[in-house]
Amino acid sequence: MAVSYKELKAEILQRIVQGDWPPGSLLPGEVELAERHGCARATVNRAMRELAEDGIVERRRKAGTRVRMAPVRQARFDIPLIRKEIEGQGSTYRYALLTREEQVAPDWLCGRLGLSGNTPVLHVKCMHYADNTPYQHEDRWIDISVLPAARTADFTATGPNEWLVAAVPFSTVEMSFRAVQADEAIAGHMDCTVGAPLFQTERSTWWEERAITFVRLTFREGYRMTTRY
Amino acid sequence: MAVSYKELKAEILQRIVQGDWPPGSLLPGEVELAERHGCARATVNRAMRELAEDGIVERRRKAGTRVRMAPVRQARFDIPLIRKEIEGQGSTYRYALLTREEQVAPDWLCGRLGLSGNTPVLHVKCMHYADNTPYQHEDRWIDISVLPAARTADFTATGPNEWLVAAVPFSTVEMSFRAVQADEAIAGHMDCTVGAPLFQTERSTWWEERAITFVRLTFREGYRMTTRY
DNA sequence: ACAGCTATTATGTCCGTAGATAATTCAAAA
DNA sequence: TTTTGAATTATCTACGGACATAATAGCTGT
Repeated sequence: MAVSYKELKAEILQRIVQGDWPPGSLLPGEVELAERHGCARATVNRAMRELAEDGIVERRRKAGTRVRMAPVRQARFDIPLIRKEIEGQGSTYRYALLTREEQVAPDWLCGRLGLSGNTPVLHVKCMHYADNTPYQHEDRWIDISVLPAARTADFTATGPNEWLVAAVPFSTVEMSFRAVQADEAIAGHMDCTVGAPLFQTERSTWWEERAITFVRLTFREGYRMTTRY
Repeated sequence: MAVSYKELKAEILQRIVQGDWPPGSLLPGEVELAERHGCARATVNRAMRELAEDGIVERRRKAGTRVRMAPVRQARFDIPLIRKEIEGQGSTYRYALLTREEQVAPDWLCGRLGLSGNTPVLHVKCMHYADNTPYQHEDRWIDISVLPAARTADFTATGPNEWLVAAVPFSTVEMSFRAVQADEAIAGHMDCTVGAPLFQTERSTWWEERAITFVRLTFREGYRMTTRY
């Protein structure tokens, strides 16, 4: 009669997908479920809380727990360190710094990150290779006023990505994906034809309301970013 | 002295990012932390569990809790119903069915989903428009042996996506993103030039080890998929 | 040296109780 | 009619105790 929170969670999910509790319907209260299954209310609570985290149900105090109308299906995926990703495929990783310069943040960057004008930034471009074939082009901007340490960091041996991951935390990230056409500069670095379709991600990172860095990663032709959950 | 699990979680995170507990280091045990903060072990447990879920620390029985070496930075984002996404932008959504046929699963699909040969599938192609301009092309395959209801479902008015989301749960999802070049067929539907770079996602879905559906979504030129977390 | 067993230990789960918190409802007051 | 203010109620969080589970560490006999 007594159930674990996992069993309970599975059972409730089961009944939801079977249609016993259709989308939008109100589930029994915690006390009732606890009695019915002969377990503590804390156990029911945990099962329900996880179902809510998974986006299956929606909970509101006093109002009770309802099955979500349109189950929010969320994808989760890890952002791997590029070096690990390449080594994980059994290839040899190589890194190369292309350019590095300090300058004033251009307008579009200020807009993206919410910077005021005249912010000094470090602009770094570099390449990541797998078995000496181009794998990823990294175009990064770091706010020096927030991260003065970046000025003295040496990016000739390891990329800014590795340095940042180790040195800096973040609170908010905005990430976007899209397809672009290789322009002449990128085509040169990536060893592909001009006009080739390339997968590109952009990531803006903040720590406590302050913008830290913006990075645009362009992947080799044919790259596929995959996640399982 | 006594703290809530949220305060505790914040405090531990604070110390980790400050460097008090560097990556790889062993954190104090639950009992010790509980005593030190004057709270119950269950409270510490919840704080630590959530930190583990967030990918900040790694927990193993007997071995204790360690700060992750390479903090697994996870991106999470919602998979929106295409209709909601379009309507959310203030545009008018329109759907159109292109083709619909039952056939035997081709080899590549069997491979992708782990199907045995000769599995009957429903193959549906359709388009989603925003303000009557092409927005997304959907190419979907549904295993009829698992979902016989799909056979009788009517996809002339609403897309298979909406039907599936409402009718079917899933346990495992594999998702991938990439950039492709528009071929002639797609270019016609998407109203773009042949060779244009298009963003494409592929999604395979399983429920309890059984493959349900595979879908390839191709977005309009210039589409950007964005998430914030 | 090595394989296998046992004791130890840190996390995982659960119980029963209790008070806090938030949101809804409904009635009284302006 | 509208606003204000309880009373109600379901979830949220916490406590301390208990047992379960898994994995390490160390011991033991071969």
